[in-house]
Amino acid sequence: MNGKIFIIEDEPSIIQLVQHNLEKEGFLVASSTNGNDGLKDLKKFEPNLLLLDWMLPDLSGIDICKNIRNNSSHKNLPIIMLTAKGEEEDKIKGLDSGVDDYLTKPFSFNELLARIKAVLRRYDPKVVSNSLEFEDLKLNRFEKRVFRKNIEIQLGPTEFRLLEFFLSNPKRVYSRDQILENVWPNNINVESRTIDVHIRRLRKSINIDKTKELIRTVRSSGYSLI
Amino acid sequence: MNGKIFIIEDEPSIIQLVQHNLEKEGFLVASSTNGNDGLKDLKKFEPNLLLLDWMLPDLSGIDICKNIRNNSSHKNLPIIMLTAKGEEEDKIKGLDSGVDDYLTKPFSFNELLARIKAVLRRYDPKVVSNSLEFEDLKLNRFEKRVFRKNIEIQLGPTEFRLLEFFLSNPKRVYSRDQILENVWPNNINVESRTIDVHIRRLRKSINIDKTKELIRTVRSSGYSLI
DNA sequence: TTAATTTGTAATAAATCTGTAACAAATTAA
DNA sequence: TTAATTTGTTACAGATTTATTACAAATTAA
Repeated sequence: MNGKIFIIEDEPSIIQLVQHNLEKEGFLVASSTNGNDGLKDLKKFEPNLLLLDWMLPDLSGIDICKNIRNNSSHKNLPIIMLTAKGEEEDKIKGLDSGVDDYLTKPFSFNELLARIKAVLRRYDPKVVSNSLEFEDLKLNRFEKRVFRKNIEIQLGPTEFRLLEFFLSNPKRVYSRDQILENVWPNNINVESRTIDVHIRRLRKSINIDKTKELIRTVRSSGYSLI
Repeated sequence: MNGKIFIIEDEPSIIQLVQHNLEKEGFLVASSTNGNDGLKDLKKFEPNLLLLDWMLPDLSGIDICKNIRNNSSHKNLPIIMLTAKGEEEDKIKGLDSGVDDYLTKPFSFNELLARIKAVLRRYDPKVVSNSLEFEDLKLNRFEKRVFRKNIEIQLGPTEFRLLEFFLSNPKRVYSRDQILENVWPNNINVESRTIDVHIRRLRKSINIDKTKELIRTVRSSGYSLI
């Protein structure tokens, strides 16, 4: 796990507990004890998910939620709402709150973790798993290492991102345009033929001693991980 | 899913949210925030479905709807109307509006997706599913693979598109003109006899070891998938 | 700074696909 | 039956797409 989670919650004891356990799980965690600061810090932190308390000293959870959905650059940020029992559960359950899931206090950490993973899996599958595997190929995001048959392979940064992208959806064919969009930084223009060269480099690196070819060329369509 | 969806909606936040999620589902999405631009861009984009806001700054959704149904070359474009609560729901429900379905804001993305799929399944089934099957033949769009009796078959790009087209409507006979129009890129002119050659090539590829012929010749009419 | 690595592009080679023409075979009409 | 029409089959040249290589510019590390 290598996602970033932001917590807005006014009870320090809850923050402590949750933060500590999430960090043990490999998440990067930041938090705020009130809504206004939270909204500010959120933007800097760029989390993959927000844990949001329903009752805060300044803004209500629902206000923050609306604010995020409407104004900020985090329109699609997954949000899990934390509520005390009886706190208008029904309203939150409603589809219109813009919340992805909610949890009633007191909750167990494992319960929370399960919800977090479920939501992230839906939104942002790559965040949930730190290690991507396909056949005898292994890629570790944390450590930025790649192995084939347990033998470590050295890749350049672009080759690494390219392989990471293919591993996020093995077997699916991607056009050069799709590859460009997902692997290269935004607003950068490179010749579409350049991809061929990077594919060649990646192939050369991952096909060690007589292992089979893992990248398939699909003429007039693109490439896929077998 | 690989259809194209066009959105005409004046609230950028809704466009963002919907577009992002639809793209994650595999749709190609374009949008416009007003009616007049929308009508123009629509023609270039050639979508498989239109999401249309009921209240727009310039034209009303109903105007756009009428315009599409009467004047344009997209007479049969499926349309899903988005309305705010209370916005003359009854009028929209009426059959005469020319809308295929409608959704009241606020709505959840999953609800929207379900409606989209339902409408597309009705209109344009091939857009909705990645995998087309007929008897012992299987074609996967994402992976660009074809199997007969679970044995993979290699096809050239044109043969693949040709088979994809036949699979979208098995048993239906298509004339050479129809095949040309649907399988070849627009504005390309090829001899109609060329199709015979491609049919021959496709037949050769998919009829592996004594499996039965799957492409039927209908003399003076065209071809069909049995 | 210098050295090493990485990156994008262009050029050329190799592989594969495409459209057409020509003739054969099958079917229909006269 | 023969002639006319339609489809099947083949081969091939040209077109398109991808692979590979080399190199200079850019970036990063030492």
